[in-house]
Amino acid sequence: MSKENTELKKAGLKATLPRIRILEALESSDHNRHLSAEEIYKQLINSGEDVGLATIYRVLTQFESAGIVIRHNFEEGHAVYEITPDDHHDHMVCLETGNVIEFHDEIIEKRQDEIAAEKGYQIIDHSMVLYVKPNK
Amino acid sequence: MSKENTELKKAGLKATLPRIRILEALESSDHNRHLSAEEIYKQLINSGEDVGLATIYRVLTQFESAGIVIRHNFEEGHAVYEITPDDHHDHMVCLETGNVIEFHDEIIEKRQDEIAAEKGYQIIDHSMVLYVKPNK
DNA sequence: GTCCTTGCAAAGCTTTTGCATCGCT
DNA sequence: AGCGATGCAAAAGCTTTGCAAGGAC
Repeated sequence: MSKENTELKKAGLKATLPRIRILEALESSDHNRHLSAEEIYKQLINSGEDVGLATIYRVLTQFESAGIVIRHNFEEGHAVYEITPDDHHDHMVCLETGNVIEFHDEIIEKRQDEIAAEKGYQIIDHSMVLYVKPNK
Repeated sequence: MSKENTELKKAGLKATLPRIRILEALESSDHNRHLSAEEIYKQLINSGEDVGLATIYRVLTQFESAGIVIRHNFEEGHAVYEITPDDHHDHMVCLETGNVIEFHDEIIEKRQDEIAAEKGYQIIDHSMVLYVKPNK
């Protein structure tokens, strides 16, 4: 039984072909880890799969509920998805090279919790992106 | 000459009625300073203004280019706009009520600079949004 | 066999655009 | 008067949904 198959079962989802293919597409894109529904769709069609765009959206929504993927709403006009990383991290984007540096900082994480608590809230999720340039 | 009128001229925009009304709507919403195009539209219609939704969108886009407003893409399915604040702050969005709470924290700001510096970068801009729920 | 899943098409929503008219300067 | 701005309606782009057919267990 494949790795994808197991992952789906674990999430309580039937291991159907479209789901396996979508999971594979997301896992194999090591370099550009953030894919849109449209990108996944085109990739599968080009691979000869017979799949509908609606299915991609439905499956991605299920994956998100199951915690398999994370959905990002960058300012691009469409959502992108990435396999949920094992370790939480935030992103630093270099405005000159486009490089994405991942980082994790406990001081900030802790402070965020404190700030939310001060206002009477608890954090469900957060997004933090630093836009940077190299030091000369 | 009104304050809004001056602000528009300074941005190189003709001081038309719709623009003035939109600016007023944004400035007068002290409490919930983050308005969507639709909210501004309804507000103006209810005030008896004869305005089109398309105009709201066009004007907001112009305002953003002129630096008069900042556009935020929170995870709500629509963009919200706020008058460009004099002082920097970040946002906390309540997932239950849609409320937006502003906050500013020096510890986090300082830490962000340090993290960027550690990697050999300097921060040009950043976005941080905490998605929260009320504590029971 | 049963129930979940899929593909297709149509609908929904937010946002943008074409165009004739209107209004600021 | 001139030219940008507006309102309306239609279109565009992303995403969701209804439904009948197909597939997993």
